[in-house]
Parts: sequence; structure tokens; C-alpha cells
Amino acid sequence: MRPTVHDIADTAGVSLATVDRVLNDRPGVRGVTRAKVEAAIAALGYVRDVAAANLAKSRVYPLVFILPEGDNPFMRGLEAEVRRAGLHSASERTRLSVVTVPAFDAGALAQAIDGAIAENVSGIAVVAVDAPEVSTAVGRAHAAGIPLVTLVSDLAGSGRDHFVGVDNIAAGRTAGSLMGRFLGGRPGPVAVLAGSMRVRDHRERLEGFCAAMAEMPVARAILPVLEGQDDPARSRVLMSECLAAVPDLAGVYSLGAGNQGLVAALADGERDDICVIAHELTAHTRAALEAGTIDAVLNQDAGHEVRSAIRVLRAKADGLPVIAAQERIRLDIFIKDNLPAGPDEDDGN
Amino acid sequence: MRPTVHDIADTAGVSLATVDRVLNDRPGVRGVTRAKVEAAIAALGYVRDVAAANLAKSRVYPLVFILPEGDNPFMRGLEAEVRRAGLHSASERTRLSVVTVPAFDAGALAQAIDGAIAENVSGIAVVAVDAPEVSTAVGRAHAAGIPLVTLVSDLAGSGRDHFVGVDNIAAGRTAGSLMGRFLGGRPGPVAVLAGSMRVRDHRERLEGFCAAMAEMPVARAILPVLEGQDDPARSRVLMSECLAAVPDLAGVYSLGAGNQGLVAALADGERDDICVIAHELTAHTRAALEAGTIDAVLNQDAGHEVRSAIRVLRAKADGLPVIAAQERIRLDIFIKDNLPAGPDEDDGN
DNA sequence: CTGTTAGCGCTTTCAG
DNA sequence: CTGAAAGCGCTAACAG
Repeated sequence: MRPTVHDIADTAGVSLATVDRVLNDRPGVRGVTRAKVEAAIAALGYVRDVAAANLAKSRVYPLVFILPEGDNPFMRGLEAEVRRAGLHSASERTRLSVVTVPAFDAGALAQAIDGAIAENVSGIAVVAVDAPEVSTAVGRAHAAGIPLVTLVSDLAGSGRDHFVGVDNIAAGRTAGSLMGRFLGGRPGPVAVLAGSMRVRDHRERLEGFCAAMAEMPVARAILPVLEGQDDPARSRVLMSECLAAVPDLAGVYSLGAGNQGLVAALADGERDDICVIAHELTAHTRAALEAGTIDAVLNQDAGHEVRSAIRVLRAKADGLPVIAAQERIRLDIFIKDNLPAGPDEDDGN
Repeated sequence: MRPTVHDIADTAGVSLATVDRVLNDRPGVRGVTRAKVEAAIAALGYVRDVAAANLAKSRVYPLVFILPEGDNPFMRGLEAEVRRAGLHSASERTRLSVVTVPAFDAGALAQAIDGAIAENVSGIAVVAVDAPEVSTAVGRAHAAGIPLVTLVSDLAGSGRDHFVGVDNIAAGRTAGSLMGRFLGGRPGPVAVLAGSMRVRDHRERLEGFCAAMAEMPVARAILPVLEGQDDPARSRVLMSECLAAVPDLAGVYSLGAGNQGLVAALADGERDDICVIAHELTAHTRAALEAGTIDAVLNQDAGHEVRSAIRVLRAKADGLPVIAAQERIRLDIFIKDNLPAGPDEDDGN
């Protein structure tokens, strides 16, 4: 049997309370006593049973996730993952809630953050819009001692405690690298369809993409970015115009959530010869991948992100360190052949 | 506060013990009583606190992992992941151990399985060699009521309770698909380097690869399989001979663990123009990917696999159902640009 | 500064 | 068939 607090108490010749004080290094223990206890801990090779500890301190951690509203499928997927995690929140002693705000709206976002601060939650996760109002609101959370992590899209030089999401420059590079290889020697420029250059993840993806394309053996023109505001109709129009204007278009990099519009435009123009690389595995991108319209999808696992955000916020709330390496979010590459299970099945890993 | 067993007992007008009997559907409860309790459970929306339950039943589950010995880096990585999981085994109430047996040795493997049965462990995870001796040993485990899962490589028509690993046919298809796209119109045959056709995962990968290559727009010859026994020296020799014999070789699919030898042979022959797709992200493949020798690596996350095996074995030992969708292991595609953190850093997801 | 005691939510004897 | 009571490993009052 593994040693317990009782064993420590016995071999150190002190009471349970004292052992507990040392373990959680709370004040009120003499140096000598502390030393005895620490010796016993080391000698017995004690490891704390976290589950039991959580059970005992029946504290709960109310955490709030602030996400953009609207029909962006990735964001709705994120929301679904938060709710799914909420089911397990039981044993994790957390209470999760979701607040949605208009997309790309810095003011509304700042207000939502202030709302969470007012409710005195124990942690905030927010899909950031990179704007000063947001930064100052994040500063207020910090001042109030409430841990805050940015999710998916980061905020430059703010007081956020941690960023949960992929390395978007690397994501862009990956897209560029695949695009270059898939196109090979085929001539023609590539188009880039984004949501908005106001969010940091989109800017970074573009940067990485251009860098990787520039390193390819075959030089290739990259057309000016089309900003579709992650709106299907708008993205479709922009893309259709582009297809009409650039008959020799060879590829499209869709780095935001405009995929539904993109696929529609490609169907309208009957252009299944174009190499398309998109982000986020959703019902739309999955279908397009299976149909051969999209060639590769880069994905960040929403489930992993949500669980990571929860772990980090809890750790911060408890004043525990975050193991950075453990919280890195991977960039998945999907092609038709390695598509995972179904859209609403979860791998829980 | 969430409802507890006490609340159920109160509203159902029974004792804790009875509630517990119903919850874990143990015998010894009258139909009427059971109904009352179930009504209360439903009414209160009770969800069991698994952590507390585990704490109370201080039962531990000894699980044994049987892995091939030798310097196969993927297998050593698997072993490392088992040990890492062992650290957390605390709160999971499991005790993990590892047994290694000579690679591709069905007799030794069968013997190890019998050994575990004799020790009366609560679960066995085994990297299978696809042979009759192994199947019968698996049958004995089944007869003894010991849950057994195959890990990484499956066993045809055996009594294994579950397979933890990737869909290897899909993995082969993915490799073929990428190889076809990367090579584009470039002429020349491709070689296949395997470990042994005696393990099922290698056979399945080959099958998927050939199928995908056959569907490519450009027809391409696939050379006879080279079986390197996952041994660096042997793989190197085979590969070198192949390079010498086939000067216009366009690509290599390494579907086993012979990557060290493969990379050495390519270096010997100064052939960095060949498109190489390999399996499993290890120190060697990572370095070769960064150097540009290998173009893509398909990976199964050893950490995920180990944790999945543990979850499944525990569930089986407890007679609980396994949520298949949750246990599916993804096939990761890595290129130079989306390589994850470091080789010994874990993402724990 | 240190110890005693009563739980957290669940399981498990052992009596009735 | 059902209930009372004791604990799992840890924390948190409250006394000393």
C-alpha cells in the first residue's frame, strides 16, 4: 500500500494537522518540526492522492469561457466541448459556464470580461480580439487576482496568464509547405481567404504561410488577402470574384472560418482542380475533404484546448505551477485518408 | 451543491447501503425499493462522483504491459509512457508493470501471457505477434476472466477484448496518398521497407499503401517488400542494395521501425532527392524530418495508446462498457513544420 | 505552534 | 432484503 498522511504523521511523530500544514506549506510550523515531517515524506516516498485531497476540500471553481457568438462552426464546437467537459466537472470540482459575445467586437468582449470579474469567478478563458480595450480589461482581471487565459487567439503584451492554442505561425508555415508540395511545378498564383486581420491568429497564419511559400523552389504569387469576416455569404462573394478575376488560380489557403462560402464558390465555378488548404475540422470541411474539394485541413483539437484551459486555470487558482510542455496544443493535419471518427464523436484524449 | 447519495437516500426513504446497491446494481434489493431509489436518482439528476467512489473502494488493479524488447525506439517510447502513467497510477488505483519479450517471438509472447495469468493480474495489454500460439494464450486469459487488449498490432480472430492502436489500413492509405501527391508527375518506382510480414500492422499498412497508390492518376511500380526485422543493420543493408539496384528510385515507404538503417543508407548513397515517408516519431525520424531526409512521418501517439489501454482494461475489470468512439487512436501526420515540442516532452492530452 | 475531531461522497462489512 | 457504522486519504475548523 502506498504511504498516507497517517504514515508520515507516525514516522515523524506529529499529528495529521501538522503533516497537512507542511504538505500544503501553510504557516505555523516550527522549522525543526517541518524538517522532521519533510524527512518522513522523503523517506517514505510519499505522493499525495489528489483525488482524496479534492474530495476533502469541497471547494468548487467557477470558470467562465467567453466565446464569439454566431454560426462559426469551430467556435460552436469549442462551446460543445466546454459543455462536454462540464459533465465531468463533477470530479474536477469545477463549474463551467459559457458567455458569448459578438465576433470581432472588442468592446463587447471587454464588457464580458468585466462581467466575469464582477461575478468573482475563479478563472476566465477568452477567445481574444487583439485590441486595447480588451488588454485593459485583461489587466483588470489580473488586478483582481483572477487567472485569465487566452484561447485560440492570443492578445499581444497583455497580462494574460497563459495562451491555450496552436503556434499559428507554424500553422501557416505548415499550410504553405503543404501547398507548395501539392502544387509542385504547376503554375498559377494562390489566394488567401481570411476572417479578419484584427485577430492575431489570422495575422500569424498569413505570416507563416507567406514565409513558407517564399522558401519553395518554385516562386509563386500570393494574391492580396480576402477578408470574409468569417461570414459564409461574404466569403462566397469574395471568392467567386477572385475565381472570375484570376482564371489560372492554382490554390487557396483558407485560414479563417469562411470555408462554407469557399466551398460554395468553388462549386459555383466548378473548380475542383484548385488545391485548397483550410483550417479546422468541421462538418463542412470534413465533407469537402471527403469530396476532394479541400485537399488538407489543419486542425486544433477543441477538446484538448478546453481541457488544457481548465487545467491551467485550476492550477493558477490553486497557485500551482503549469507544466508548459504538457499544455502545448498540437496542430493536426488531416487528409481524406486519416480523417478521425465522426464529427460528434469525441476521442477524449 | 450537487446531489449526493445521502440526498437520494433521504428522498427515497431508504438507507445509504440500499442506494449503493442500486447504483452499482448489486443483488439484494426488492423491485419496489429499487424503483423508489431509481426515481429519486432521476428526480435529483444524480451523477456519481467517481473520484470519491474510487477512494472508498481502495481496490487496486495490477495491469501488465507485454512489449517487445530490443532497441526499437517506438517500443521503448511506449515503455516510457507506461512508466510515466505509473506515476499517476496513484489516483487511478492501478499498479502498472512492464514485461519485455524478444521481438517477433510468438512462443515467448505466449509464455509471458501465461505468466501474467498465473500472477492473476486484473488486466493485460500486449503488442501482438499474429500467430496461433499467441491466440491460444489469449484464449486462456479470456477463460481465466482476465481482460486483455492488443496494443499497436492486433491479433486476428482471437478472444482479445479490444484493440488499442491506429487503423493500419488507413495509415497505409495515408502514406500512399501523400507519397502520390508529393511525387506528382515525377517518374520512378517506390520501395517499401518493413519489419516483418508476421505482424499484422505491417501487413495492413502495406495493403493500404498499395491500394492508395493504385488510385493515383500516375501509375507507379511498387518494388517487392524489404523485410528488415526492425533491425538497423539489416535494414541498412537491404536499403543500400535497393538503392544500388534501382537508380531511378523515386520514393521509399518505411512502414516498420527500420528508420535508422534507412536514413543511414540514404546518407551513404547521398540520395536526398528521394521522397521518404516513415512511421513513428522518434529521435531518429524527428532528426531526419528536420534535416529534410524524411518528408513526412505518420505517428501513433504512444501516450494516448497507453492511457487508452489503461482506461479500457479498468473498465473491463469493473465490468463497465467501453465508449468505443472515445478510445479511437488518431493517426498523426507530421512534416517539418508541425513537429511538436521536444522528444521527451509530453503533451499529456 | 501543535493536536483533536469531524467530515468530503462513496463503499463495505456486519448486524438485523 | 435492509440498515448502521466504519472507513478510504485528505483538509479544515477549533481547541489547547
